[in-house]
Amino acid sequence: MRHMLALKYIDAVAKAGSIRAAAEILAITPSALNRRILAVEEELGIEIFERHSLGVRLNSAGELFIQHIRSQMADLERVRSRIADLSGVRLGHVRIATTKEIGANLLPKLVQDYRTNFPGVTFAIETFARNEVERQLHNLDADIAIVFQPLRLADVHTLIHTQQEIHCLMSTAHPLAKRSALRLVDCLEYGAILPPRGDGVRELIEAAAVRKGLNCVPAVEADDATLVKNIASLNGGIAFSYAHADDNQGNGDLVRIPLHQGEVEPGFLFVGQLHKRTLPVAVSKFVEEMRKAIDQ
Amino acid sequence: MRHMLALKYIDAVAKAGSIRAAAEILAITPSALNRRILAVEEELGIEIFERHSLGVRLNSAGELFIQHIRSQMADLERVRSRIADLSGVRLGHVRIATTKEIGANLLPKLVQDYRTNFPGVTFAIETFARNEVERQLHNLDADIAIVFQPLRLADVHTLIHTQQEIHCLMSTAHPLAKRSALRLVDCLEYGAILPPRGDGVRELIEAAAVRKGLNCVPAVEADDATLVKNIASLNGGIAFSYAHADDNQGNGDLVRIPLHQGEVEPGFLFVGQLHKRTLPVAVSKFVEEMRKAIDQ
DNA sequence: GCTAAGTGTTGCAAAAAATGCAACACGCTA
DNA sequence: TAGCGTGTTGCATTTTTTGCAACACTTAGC
Repeated sequence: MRHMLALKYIDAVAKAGSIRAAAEILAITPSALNRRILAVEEELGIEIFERHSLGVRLNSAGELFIQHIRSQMADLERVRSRIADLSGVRLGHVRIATTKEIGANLLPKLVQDYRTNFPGVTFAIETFARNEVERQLHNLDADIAIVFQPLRLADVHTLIHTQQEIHCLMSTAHPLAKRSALRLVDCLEYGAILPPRGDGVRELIEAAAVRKGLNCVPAVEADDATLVKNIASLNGGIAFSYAHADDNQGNGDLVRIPLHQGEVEPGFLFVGQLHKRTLPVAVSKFVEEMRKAIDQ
Repeated sequence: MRHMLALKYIDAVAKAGSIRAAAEILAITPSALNRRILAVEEELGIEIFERHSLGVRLNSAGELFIQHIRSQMADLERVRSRIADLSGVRLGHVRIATTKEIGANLLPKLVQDYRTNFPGVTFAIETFARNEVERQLHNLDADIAIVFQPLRLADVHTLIHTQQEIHCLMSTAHPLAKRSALRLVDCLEYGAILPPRGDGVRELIEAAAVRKGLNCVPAVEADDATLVKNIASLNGGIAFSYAHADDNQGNGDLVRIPLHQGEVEPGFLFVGQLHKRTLPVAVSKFVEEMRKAIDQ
């Protein structure tokens, strides 16, 4: 490491106890080595070696300075080792910009699974209104964006584009709980628990209801995922969520049933990055794992 | 600090978020600055900055490296501050080679007094046989040597050369305790507490006894200073010590009385250093303080 | 006391590294 | 599309580092 050459030289002289002996080891001339030491002593404004006929010896200032040198060398090795880890997958930081619904329903499980395998990787997940998400990429404040509508900005490159079916979530005691697939008309009849207008799931359900001529009035309108699940498990109605949403909340009172094919159009999940940017290893790996999980 | 220039450059770029802006601040060309960054990145084997049209930004590796840089810069400032303290008296280390008797009897009080004023100064006191003490100077393992015989080696320079009278130490209840000065014959009659043969004080007492035709047989022969004092305070006899020996042991049962002028020849204390060696500031100051204490 | 061998240090020339100048490449905005 | 801001590169110049040869000092042996 050229930038630490002077420090490396001083360490070698301290160890050898002689400028000439150290110069042999370092394969440079004693003259050059002596000058480097004199230069650092001049920078520090004090001598760090006592000169004797049989060699040199660190003085008190030199003892302090050598500690600093060795500490810096050790710290640099540690940093280099951690930097090498970044080139692998063991260490890293993943910054995600997404919408509230995805943040609440889809990401927790994915992130948890990933961190089980790579505990050295940290995540920052920030939620925004849909039209703000891509701007985070542009501003370099996020590594990837995850949304339900197609990515629009010209400098955003799509990494993942996949369907997301809508599933029903209800109490095991619900009359429809034993069916293998449901119809939207039945769900609305027994009372639907829907997220607020503007939510992707709400839009898909409403579009299907219009298409089928059904009156889509929610029995309960709730945003918070935990609240939604608690209401459903108390047999308060049928909630809707994405096929890959997190349902590992230790909630054994809930059952998940798909709608019949074609009942509700699926949503599309998009994952994107800033065009031409090379993603850190950990981010790339996370995207890869996300794709696998979603493809199952 | 030239030897940390590359690190200083990287810190400036990270702060400015732009190579050109940082070059302005550093008063060098963007070209030179860019090359220094590229050089360090090559040394590390990984990029530490992401390049964008609006400037640069640290990547994960860069975040790790900048922490290292800032930590080392802070540490260097700390070390420089401590080095500056060495040029004053506040900080330092004093290495003393001496004999056992001086180590036990003379130095504790001197060192304690000095450290009361300069608590940042540390001491290493090592005791040797008389003929080994000066070799420690020669080997650079001690800053000063303190002995009772003249310094002999050609490369040892005498710093202090002073007489050390012998005083008597006894219980306040001793029959001779009220006298202002004592005679050796009386001391021997009441029982003398002497150190082992070979000790400087023992030799001076025995020489005087021979000169006066007195039979010098110790009532008690003891080496340990604390033991000697305890025996004396229990009225077990009269002990002898140097005028400047440490008697601040909270021992109010003891009184110190000088011998009559000429009763016992005084000892001579010598303090020396290696010829032509510049002593660290703290060592010089300690010698100065020692001289003052002894001259009183 | 002198010589040889070992040490650190210095004058000066040569080599290497750092820097500046000018231009290029790229992205963004009006 | 042109202009502006950014980072980067070829090449010349400057600065720093290094090597060569000699000097200065100390120590040990004769």
